Amino acid sequence: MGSLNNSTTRLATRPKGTMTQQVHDAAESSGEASTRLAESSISTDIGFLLAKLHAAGSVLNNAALAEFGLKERSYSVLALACGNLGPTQRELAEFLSLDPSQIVALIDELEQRGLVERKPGPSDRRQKLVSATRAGRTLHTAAQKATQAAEARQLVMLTGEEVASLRSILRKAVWSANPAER
Amino acid sequence: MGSLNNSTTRLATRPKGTMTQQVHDAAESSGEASTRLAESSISTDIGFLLAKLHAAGSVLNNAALAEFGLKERSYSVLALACGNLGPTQRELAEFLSLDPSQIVALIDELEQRGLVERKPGPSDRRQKLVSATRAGRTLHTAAQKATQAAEARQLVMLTGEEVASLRSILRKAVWSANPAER
DNA sequence: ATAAATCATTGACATTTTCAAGGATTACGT
DNA sequence: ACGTAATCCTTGAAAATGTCAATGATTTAT
Repeated sequence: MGSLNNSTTRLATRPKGTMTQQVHDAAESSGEASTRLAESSISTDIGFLLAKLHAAGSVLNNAALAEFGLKERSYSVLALACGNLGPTQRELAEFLSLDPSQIVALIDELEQRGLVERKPGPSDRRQKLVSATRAGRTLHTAAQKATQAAEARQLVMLTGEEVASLRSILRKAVWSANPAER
Repeated sequence: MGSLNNSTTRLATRPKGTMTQQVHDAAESSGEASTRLAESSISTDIGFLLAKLHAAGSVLNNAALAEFGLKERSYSVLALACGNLGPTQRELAEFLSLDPSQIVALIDELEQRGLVERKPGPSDRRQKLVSATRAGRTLHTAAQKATQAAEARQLVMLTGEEVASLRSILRKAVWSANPAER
């Protein structure tokens, strides 16, 4: 199973190399110095592997999104606002597994930047539908390219088939996830 | 790409609807109410899928570990201390992508519970090697069973082949090392 | 021998998570 | 229709985590 978090992680603590070296360090999958410990039993735990790959990916994604003034969270919200599904804030919270109050903060920021807007729900005035403005859509497509490039860079060592397989298995696992809480 | 965290996350919080509604909720699982948003572009991002599966797994793992007084973090450290590789605290920090100071806290706790012990490095007295006590090993094997069961439960909808494939691809992506089973 | 680097540790600080409560609105039971 | 309960968004405060810089002890490099 997994542990690591630090999405916006380290990757800078020590003496440091050049810019490109930093990126490479982050990309080389956190083996950093202790590939030694890879023999441990947890190294085969899917949860652990998920955590590690996720953490490494977050670093790359956040780096790629920085130039747009976005982070993973705000990017995700923006992306969801760009689909034309008119998500409510609660739906965003559920979908992203975030507390509703966190969504408020994220949208406040995006809205102030003129990237998304809140509209009262047509059938229920308590809820607010979040949709992207034109500026938001423009930024999103640019940011999307950046994250897709980051993803590709992170997975260079995998074959196209492996990537496709990974995506498909993950989708299957995610969308039928968790059994019944009880 | 991904966003979500909230390892110890939500997942049952709200008051709930009618009986029939509950059943439906439970059946449509992870998507809680917003499987709707699954059509968004980010739903195919590997980073996003990793984040979501990881988050869901963390909830299950932490729940499974609670009865042993462990969380993902402490379990990971304990597991690494159980392998006989005598990891130093710095190695643990690098391997788990955690700040060294966080490792200190984790080990302090495990040591106070008599599950691990610190020994000065044989060749370098600055470092401390962390190894599990017999009590630690006993607890670890019990906890390991629990997490493996949780993992299995999370992935029931995958075939054995898919799980094997997932594990192997993840390992390759993480260490670009060879799958090698187990 | 001195200086620079590394390790574990501490403590301060910032960010994130997690909760509980509130106003507005809608759904429900009777 | 009326009142109660539930839901949605929002706020703010408390708890947990993440980030960093500084320190003493030790080792490495010059």
